[in-house]
Amino acid sequence: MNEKTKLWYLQNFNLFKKLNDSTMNQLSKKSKMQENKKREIIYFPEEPSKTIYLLKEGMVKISRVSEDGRSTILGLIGPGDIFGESAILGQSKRENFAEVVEDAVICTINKEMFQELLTNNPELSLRITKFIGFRRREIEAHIEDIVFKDARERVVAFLNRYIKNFGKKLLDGMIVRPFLTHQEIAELTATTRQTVNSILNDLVREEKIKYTRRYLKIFSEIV
Amino acid sequence: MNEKTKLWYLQNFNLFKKLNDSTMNQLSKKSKMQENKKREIIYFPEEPSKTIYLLKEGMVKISRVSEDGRSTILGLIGPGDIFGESAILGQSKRENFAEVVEDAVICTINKEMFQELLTNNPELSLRITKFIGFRRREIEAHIEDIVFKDARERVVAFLNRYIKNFGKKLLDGMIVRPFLTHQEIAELTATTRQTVNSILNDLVREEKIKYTRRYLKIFSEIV
DNA sequence: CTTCCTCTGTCTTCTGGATGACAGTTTTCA
DNA sequence: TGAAAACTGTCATCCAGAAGACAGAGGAAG
Repeated sequence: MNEKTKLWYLQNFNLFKKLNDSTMNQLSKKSKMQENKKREIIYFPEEPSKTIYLLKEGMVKISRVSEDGRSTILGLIGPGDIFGESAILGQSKRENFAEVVEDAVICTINKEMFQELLTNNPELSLRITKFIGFRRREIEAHIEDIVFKDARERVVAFLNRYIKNFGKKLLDGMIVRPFLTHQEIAELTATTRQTVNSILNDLVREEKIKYTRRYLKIFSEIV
Repeated sequence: MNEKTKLWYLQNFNLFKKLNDSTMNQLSKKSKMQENKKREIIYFPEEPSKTIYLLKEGMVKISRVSEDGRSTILGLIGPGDIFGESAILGQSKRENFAEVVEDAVICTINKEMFQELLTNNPELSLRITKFIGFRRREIEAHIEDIVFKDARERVVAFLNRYIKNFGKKLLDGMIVRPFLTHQEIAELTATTRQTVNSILNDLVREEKIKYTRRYLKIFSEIV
């Protein structure tokens, strides 16, 4: 991939939009581009945290696995998001998995280089700080969901969030592709495959959503 | 002592230690001191986030309340910790409650002043960044607990953590005071008062802990 | 096209722990 | 010091949803 394309990609990141040219050039020089297929793992727990990732295309999930092999998804990363940012938050080893859910184009930057960039760019630094705060609030909201909501409410809340973040508007609602597997939705909402299946089909019967393995369509915000 | 606890202690003691005198003087000039009694609320949700708090003495809990009035505790703040730091993470309004659990002495700093201090003190800035990363990891671990562990495991994990963070060593185990109410433990571990009560009494019968309303004593790490 | 593997749909069984109720105990503070 | 408030202990009831099992459908890859 040539230098020009990389710069173009970078400019389209929310986080990097409207930064001055010199910063952008530095960033582009210091970063690398890579492509990853579905099911590839970007990083594993226990691996040293020395890289920050910027997702250009595709989707990545951040998850944890318990000793007995069950797994829970902490968050989904979409185009324009960064991940692995705990490397700059003093984490020396990764504690989570980052796995590609949909074929991805990823831009990687060494932690030290990124840090250097931050110290020289107060504007970028501020944005990253806010981004980290935003993530933190998302995680706290996730706890609130798990504690206060029942399985159906959690799945519904997830669908609404998912389609808002990743979907696009249609005349009669919104659509998002790809859709996730029931297992993945279960891991995102702290429930089981079977429960997700039955909730989803209830929603279809209530004519609130429509889905196949490829896409999800929501007619309006589900209550 | 495991990795997490050690880190915890380091954070506590090092956040402001060995900063140069001028920084410390600035800090002390710009901050105010206040005392708060048990059950007082330091901040409410929806309140503007314009202050950072530093707990000198006592204990504070950070919690969320659902629409129907149930509440969950996101974390406990002990002496040497800061809280309300989401003010510097771009949060304009508070989303949580901060309530005094044990009579507290609190040092408050205006967000802008704190920010100024940070820009002039890379060393302090780095420490805060790491502290925020540490908090983040704690919250993620909390999710893991809620999702993977059953009620007893969560309560036991909490007791171990609580006594490590706030207790002191004895010849035959560790002790911590004050102890929390069963209700509070329930909110910390996403369960109910009655369940906590029965788990605690099981642990007493198994001779793993001993407690009154004032203190908790653990004979060794509970499995 | 066909084989293989992953994902979905559904049913049945089972249990952890929520919930409510109430009596007894400890703490608070007027 | 005495009444009110807050907390603990226990029991009986109930159900959301986990867990297992298996047949059928869809998709990928040769």
